[in-house]
Amino acid sequence: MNATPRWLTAEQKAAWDSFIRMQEKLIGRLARHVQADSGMSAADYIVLAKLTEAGGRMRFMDLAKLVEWEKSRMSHQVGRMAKRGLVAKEECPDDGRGAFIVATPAGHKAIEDAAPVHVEHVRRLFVEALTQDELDTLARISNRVVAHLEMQPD
Amino acid sequence: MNATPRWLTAEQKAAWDSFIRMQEKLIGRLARHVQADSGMSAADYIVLAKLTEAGGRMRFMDLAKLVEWEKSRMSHQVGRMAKRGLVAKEECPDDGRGAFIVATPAGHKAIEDAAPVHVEHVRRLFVEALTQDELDTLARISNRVVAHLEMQPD
DNA sequence: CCACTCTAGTTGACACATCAACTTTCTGCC
DNA sequence: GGCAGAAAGTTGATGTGTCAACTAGAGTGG
Repeated sequence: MNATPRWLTAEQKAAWDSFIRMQEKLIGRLARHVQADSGMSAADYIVLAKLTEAGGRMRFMDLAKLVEWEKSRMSHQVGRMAKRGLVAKEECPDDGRGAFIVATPAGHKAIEDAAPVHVEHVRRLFVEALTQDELDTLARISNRVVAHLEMQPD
Repeated sequence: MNATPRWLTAEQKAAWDSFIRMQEKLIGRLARHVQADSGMSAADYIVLAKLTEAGGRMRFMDLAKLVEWEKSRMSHQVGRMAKRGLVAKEECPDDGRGAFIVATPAGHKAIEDAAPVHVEHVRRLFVEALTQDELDTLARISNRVVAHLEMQPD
C-alpha cells in the first residue's frame, strides 16, 4: 500500500511506449500481410510452420509446447485448421487419450507457398530497418527480458 | 518470382525469433495481470487510460486516432465498455453524426485503481530487466522500426 | 485389482479483432 | 439549393484467445 505510487521516469516511459507502439504496428502489419497473401491467419502460419519443420506429424501436446501455447488454444486452432483441411487429427495407438496432428498435402503446400512471401515481409519491414548490430542488440535485450520473466514469480 | 527464396541469415532469424518470443511472453503476461488485478482487459485499460489522460471526454474518432485503432474496433470496444458502465456515449451538438465518449465515475475509479498496479508490473517485468542504456537503445530501435514502417508501401 | 491422481485433449461461454457493408450527416462545389 | 462524395459511427459475420469445467485414458501405490 503506497499512497504515492512510483511512476516510471520519463526515459523509462518513453522506452516502454516506443516498444509497445512498434510491436503493435509491426505485428499487426505482418498479420495482415499473411492473411492477404496466403489466406492464412498468423496463427495458422506459425502452427503449420512449426509442424512441418518438425516433420509434419506431431503429438498434440508436443506441438502446443513447441509454440508455447496452452492446450485449449491449440485445440481450438487445430479444430479450425482441420475444418479447413490444413491439418488432420489421427488417433494415437500407444495412448488412447492422445492425438497426432498431421499436416495434410494442402497444409504443406500452403506453408511452402506462404513462407517465402512472409520472410520477404519480415525482411522488408523489420530486418531492413536495422543494422546487424542493432539486430544483435535487440536479440540480446529480448533474451534478457525473457530470462527475467522466467525468473519472476507467476 | 524467385525460385530460390532468400531466407534470413542465422543472425537475422535469431533476432527475429527472440524478439517475437519476448514480445509474446511479455504482452501476454501483462494482459493477464491487468485482467486479474482489475477485471479489465488490456483493451479496456488502454482506452480508459488515454481517455482520462485527455480529460475524460473525447470525440469518438479522436480517441480512435489517439490509440491508433480503426473505428470499428473502437466502436465495438466502446460498446462493451458502455455496457459495463466504464464509459458513456453522448450526442455531439455540433455534429449530428458524432459522439462523445465520456469516462464515467466508475471508469475513472477503475483506471485510478488499475494504473499504479499496472505500472508496477511494467516496472517489475520489463524496466527492471534492463539498464537505462538498454531501455534507451530499445526505444531508439523501436522508433527506427516505426519510422521504417511508415515509409514502406502499405 | 482398485482407488487416486495425473495427463491429454475437448468443449462452451465469452471477450476481442477484422472486414465489409451500411446509415446518417456534413461539406464542397456548381 | 442541390447533389456528389467524404466523414462519423454502427452492425453483423467470422475467426481468434482465455478461462473454467469436463471426459477419458494412463500411471502408481497399496
